[in-house]
Amino acid sequence: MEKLILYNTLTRKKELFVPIHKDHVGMYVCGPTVYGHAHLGHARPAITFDLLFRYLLHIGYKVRYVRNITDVGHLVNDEDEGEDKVAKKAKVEELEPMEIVQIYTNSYRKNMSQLNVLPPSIEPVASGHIIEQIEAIKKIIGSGFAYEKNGSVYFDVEAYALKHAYGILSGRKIEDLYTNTRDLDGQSEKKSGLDFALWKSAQPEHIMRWPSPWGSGFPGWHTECTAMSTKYLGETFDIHGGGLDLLFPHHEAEVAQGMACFGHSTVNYWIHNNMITINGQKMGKSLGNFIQLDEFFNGTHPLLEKAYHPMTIRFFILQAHYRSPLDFSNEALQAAEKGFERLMNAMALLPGLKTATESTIDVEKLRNDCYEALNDDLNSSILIATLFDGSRMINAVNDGKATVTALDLTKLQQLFSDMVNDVLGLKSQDSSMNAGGNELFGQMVELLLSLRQEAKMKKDWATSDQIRDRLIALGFEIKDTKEGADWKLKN
RNA sequence: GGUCGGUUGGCCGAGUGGCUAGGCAGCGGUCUGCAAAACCGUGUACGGCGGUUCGAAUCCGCCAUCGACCUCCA
Repeated sequence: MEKLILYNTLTRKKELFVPIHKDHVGMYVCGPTVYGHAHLGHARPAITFDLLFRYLLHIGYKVRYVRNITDVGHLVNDEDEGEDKVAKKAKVEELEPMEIVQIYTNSYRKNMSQLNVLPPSIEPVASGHIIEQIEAIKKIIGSGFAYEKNGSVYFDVEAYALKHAYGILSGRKIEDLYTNTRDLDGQSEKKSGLDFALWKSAQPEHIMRWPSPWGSGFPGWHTECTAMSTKYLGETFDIHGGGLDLLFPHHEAEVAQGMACFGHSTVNYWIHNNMITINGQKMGKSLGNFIQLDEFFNGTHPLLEKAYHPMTIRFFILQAHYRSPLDFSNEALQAAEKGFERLMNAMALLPGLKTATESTIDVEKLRNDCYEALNDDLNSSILIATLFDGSRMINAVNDGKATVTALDLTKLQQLFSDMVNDVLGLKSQDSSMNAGGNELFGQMVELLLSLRQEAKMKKDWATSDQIRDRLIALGFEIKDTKEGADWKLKN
């Protein structure tokens, strides 16, 4: 088994990954709150942990990957008087909250599939685990770290901090938290501004409500992840992932809740992806500067110069290391698009390469470099650079400037298939036929191109150029190769 | 204000105490009837000022600058 090193936010160090159970990995990642379409920011954690999931599978682990859907309990901010995000959206769109949840869950899954993100092993929803959350809250109350007030239950951070370290994950000191939150605290029912809700009493008009020992209400946002992760992965599991923006308070609360429920920590490796920025600022719903994934795919957002294929988005994200911020721009995206094409072009040459009795290229070193990059905290950036080195080798063999043995070629093909398709999850962009999926349409274009070929044979350049230029004017891309002309629709 | 993290060539983006990251663009070339596409070649950059060192962009200090987080029923 490969020696995988991962950066653990908890220790702020790169650590050798050792799972609790040999050959098995349990991984939990915070999924979306489904009250709107997924945007570019959502793609980053999804792709980051998809890469981790894929690599763990590739090196032989059996992985149980749990990614939740938050459909209740995530409150909007102060300005909206703490409405539930889903409930608020439901009001705006005049739909049942569960219709909102369904619409955006479907949309999210569609986008993830377009990005070639593998579905997780289990995708639990918060509203489907109310009983588990109530049980968890009871345990926390039993351990003395929560209190009930007017039908709501709050986590008692002060009481907890007397026995455990509150803030170990996010690196916050509790004294600092006090000075920073005190003035926000009015005549709240909370004992302290640091306390967070485990269960909220519901107002009569609130639709999403469930009975509980403390009255009718709904769970707090942080509770679902503790309840669902430990339900499916056990009281202690290997990996918990999510965006860096969730580090505090969400994940810190999870650490405390887990400790309060079980008396020990529940997560061994905390892994966080960095944010995608737009003009240097975090892209997010709360800032209103986000671009939806669908808008990227069809090019409709005013900030976009053109439509971008899902694989371009995926490649763009994978070209940066997951712990670095990544800045969006049309220029960067188009560079990614070109680079990705270059990689795919080289890969397409592999099956047709001629073999020789000797290799002048070092496939073994290339292979080692790939694994070294992945093992070093999933350095997809280095991996991709290494694959570009491989592309140059492939092109050199294709041009007759280098040679490869049959055995090495098999290894090289395997390596590219493993790294590009399986681990990075990249696949060739659908070509020509995708323009409506109409076979007849494709045949008509082929017909025109064969007429052009005939004209070329007769050196009738006027006709052949006219066919080419008019097709280009209609939005086609025509590429002449040794085997004939290729075409596709420009996007 | 507090905590943490950035600042790399025209753009994106890795990495490192001394050895070419990579991609895109640009430039030059190969191929081609022309073009496009493709392929090949090409750039010695690391915010500023000090310090440590034989040697720093990489370590330390200060400064500048940018960003993330600092929670809900307020």
